Amino acid sequence: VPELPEVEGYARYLASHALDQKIARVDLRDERILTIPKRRLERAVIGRKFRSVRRHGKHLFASTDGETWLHLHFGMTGDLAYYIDPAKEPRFARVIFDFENGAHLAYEDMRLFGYVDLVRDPDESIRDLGLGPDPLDPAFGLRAFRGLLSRRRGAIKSLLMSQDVIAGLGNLYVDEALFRSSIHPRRPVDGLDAEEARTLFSNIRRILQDVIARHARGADLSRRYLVMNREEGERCPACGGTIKRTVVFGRTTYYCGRHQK
DNA sequence: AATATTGTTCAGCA
DNA sequence: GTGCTGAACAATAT
Repeated sequence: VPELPEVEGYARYLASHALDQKIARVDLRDERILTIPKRRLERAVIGRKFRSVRRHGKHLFASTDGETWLHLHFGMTGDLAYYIDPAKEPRFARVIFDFENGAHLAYEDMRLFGYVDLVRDPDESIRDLGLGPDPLDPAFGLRAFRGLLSRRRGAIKSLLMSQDVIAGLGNLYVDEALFRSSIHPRRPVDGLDAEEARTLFSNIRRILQDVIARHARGADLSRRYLVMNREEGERCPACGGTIKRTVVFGRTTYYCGRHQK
């Protein structure tokens, strides 16, 4: 599931493969993926080139040499593929940008929960979407994180999942951060002490950066990650306790019944 | 054939 | 009104 680290991977992938090549045509395979009319997408990209890439949370923006940015959200099953040989086309390609040089950039999304959009300006779009700060933004520090936690009362997992509070964490990495921080997903936010808030903040960053780095190397995640042990009854890779399963904020949640308090 | 998944929207409660 | 939780919904492979 594309959360912040995966979308960061897509952003780097697009930046290293698909920039500065003239787009000859747009091959739209399923209109349902568009938030805008087909004609507008074509007008915005045909004859132009992608120039730069930005990411905020789970959202990706690619500038064109025109007035607009391509805006991608990946839902649950979204991905990008750059290829020359048409046989490499992903099975669930929804939009394919055909470059003049014969290469292709496909946006694929089996379950269609993502979307392909156009915006005038990423910052304006981030505001319109109501997104909170990106946890890897260098300007986002412990102070700002503590500010997000203050005057809140719900379950910590619900808060971290809310994109309008902090943008980019999803079900898996929220569970991971709480696991690493020994915090139970249902703990009320106002019950966390200063030390726990600090630990949680640094673990969120550490986990996201580690996953990004491992993805970049094509490496697997550590077996010590909860993500690798998401099954009820499994042994906790940290303390040997038992992994429990429950539902928080409408999402399947795994945690260690022994060390997450 | 039930299940899993995300983000959005709505209903309900304190 | 605000903040929060839970349910329903979209789509589709397994």
